[in-house]
Amino acid sequence: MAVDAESRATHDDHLSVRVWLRLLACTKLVEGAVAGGLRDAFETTLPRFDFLSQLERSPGGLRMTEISQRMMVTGGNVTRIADQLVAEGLITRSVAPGDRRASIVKLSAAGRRAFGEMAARHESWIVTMFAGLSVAERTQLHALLAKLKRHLNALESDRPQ
Amino acid sequence: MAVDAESRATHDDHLSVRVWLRLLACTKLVEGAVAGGLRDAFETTLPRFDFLSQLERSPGGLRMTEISQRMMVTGGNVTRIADQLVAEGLITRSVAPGDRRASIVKLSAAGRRAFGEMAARHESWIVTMFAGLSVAERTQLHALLAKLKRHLNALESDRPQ
DNA sequence: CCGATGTAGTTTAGGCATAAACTATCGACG
DNA sequence: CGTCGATAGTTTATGCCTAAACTACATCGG
Repeated sequence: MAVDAESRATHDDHLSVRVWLRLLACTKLVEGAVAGGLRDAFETTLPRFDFLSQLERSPGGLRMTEISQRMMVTGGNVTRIADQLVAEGLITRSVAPGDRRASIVKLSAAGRRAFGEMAARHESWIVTMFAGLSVAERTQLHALLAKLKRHLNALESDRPQ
Repeated sequence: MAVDAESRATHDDHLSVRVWLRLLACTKLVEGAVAGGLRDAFETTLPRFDFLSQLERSPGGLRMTEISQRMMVTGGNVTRIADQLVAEGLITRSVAPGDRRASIVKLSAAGRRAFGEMAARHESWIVTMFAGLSVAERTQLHALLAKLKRHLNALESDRPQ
């Protein structure tokens, strides 16, 4: 039986708040399961996996700032994670041509191999966890979240400063 | 223009993975905005707010373990947060009658007052952020997430051990 | 009554997150 | 050119998170 915050929402709470609590609960459940899987199967963490995943999508490599935006975290983080991944030999770091402030990180061969294994397992976990919804329902959820996200990004960019 | 991980998902990624990335992106956007608001308006944090929120729903007080389950965090956390809230005078801690291992935490009068102000602002932020969806859409999203959550909890409890 | 087992809570070690201060470099403008 | 504001990245201080070890207490079977 569920005992988390979302389950305890009372009837008079506003609809938006109830949706938010449910959204948060689902995200935490999935995130926790993925983090556990990565730890048990690969002794790695979600941020490290996410970092490699961004690089996989950009074969030419990425700047630190680009990675931090895509991971939705602040800059200090990617520095630390990049340090670890360089030490583990999964990525390489080089000075950006034409801008000595910037560095370009890229997957190494070992990194590409390691990420490939992780990504396959990761996808299978996600598929299992979302198998409770039909394809039509997943499509519907995808569309609703798209609309929500557009609105959130609009609020963000409208904000003074 | 959006540059986060979810926006970069490529066409051949599995539908479930795309839904998951979008779910995660939306949650992070809302969570970040709420955390920022609590910091700017009340100099507090989301976990502290969440802790008080659980107590508000349970006027008789709660055990530490109950709170950690409802907050979906491990026990070590609630010890630390409870310490802070006791120091700030927002909650009280007492030994549970009939079980000297357990403690019961309860909102103080000051805590109830402080939480009331925060909760009102919190709800207004959430309402603004979910105003991009119509009532029908929010209801639909609520239902889809309910189904997803049921499935996730079922997976969790089926797991060996 | 007593020892084995389980439960409530705390402590510790380590990772990720932020904000803010800092270094180095770039680029534009007088 | 040289200065000055912006940008790329790192460092630091602080807080939340987990897992695992630990203390104290409860409970149950013999």
